[in-house]
Amino acid sequence: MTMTMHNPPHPGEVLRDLCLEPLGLTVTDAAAALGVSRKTLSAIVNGRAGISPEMALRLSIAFNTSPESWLNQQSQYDLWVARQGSPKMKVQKLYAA
Amino acid sequence: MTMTMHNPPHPGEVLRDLCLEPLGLTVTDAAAALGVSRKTLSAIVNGRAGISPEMALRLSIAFNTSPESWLNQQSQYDLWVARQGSPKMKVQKLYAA
DNA sequence: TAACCCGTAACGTTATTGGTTACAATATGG
DNA sequence: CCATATTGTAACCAATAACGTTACGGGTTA
Repeated sequence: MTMTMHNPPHPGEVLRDLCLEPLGLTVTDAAAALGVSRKTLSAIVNGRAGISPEMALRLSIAFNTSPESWLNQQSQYDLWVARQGSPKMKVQKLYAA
Repeated sequence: MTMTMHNPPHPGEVLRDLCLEPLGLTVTDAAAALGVSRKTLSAIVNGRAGISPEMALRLSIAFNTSPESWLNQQSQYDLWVARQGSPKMKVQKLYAA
């Protein structure tokens, strides 16, 4: 609400809103629990870094979720970004050949 | 039934078996149609490179598929690799806190 | 004031994606 | 048999991403 809404939300936004804030977790504490640096988690929750496969595993362990859910969110976001970035790519259809 | 988990196939394997071979497409021709270099496509179909979001878009256009299907396959593969690489990560559970 | 949290800049390392060019091996067709 | 096509791959390049440490300034709060 407060931030710019993207069509697919950045996974870091979901992480902050649905995981950190409900538990009253600080970025510093969550980073320590996840076993990553404070900078790394900060970049994620501020939308400047994506969820890597290994990070998805860490999140799944820490928050009792599925790693697939995090990577799927990331894929949706990446796909949205890719579509914005290259509105017209030169690709020939091959299924009618 | 299966104690031995089959590793998820590399998306490049699927690409070769389900897209290139059925249509009799060479790597050279498919690369040209996709608008990428021959090396790039060769690396993918030989399992030495992943499907990037932009490549998923190209494949979806060329083969009339969904880009999500390609990225989901890639996620499954990446997740499997990540699990193999780090069998035990130091991550603290936060959902019971 | 002191302690804490946060964002972020400034360095580094490592890995991946993508390109071009070039070469050798193996087809395949005339 | 020979010419061409196809393929994998190596050697270079650049850009980007993830992750780390260290350090700084701004904000909040006890």
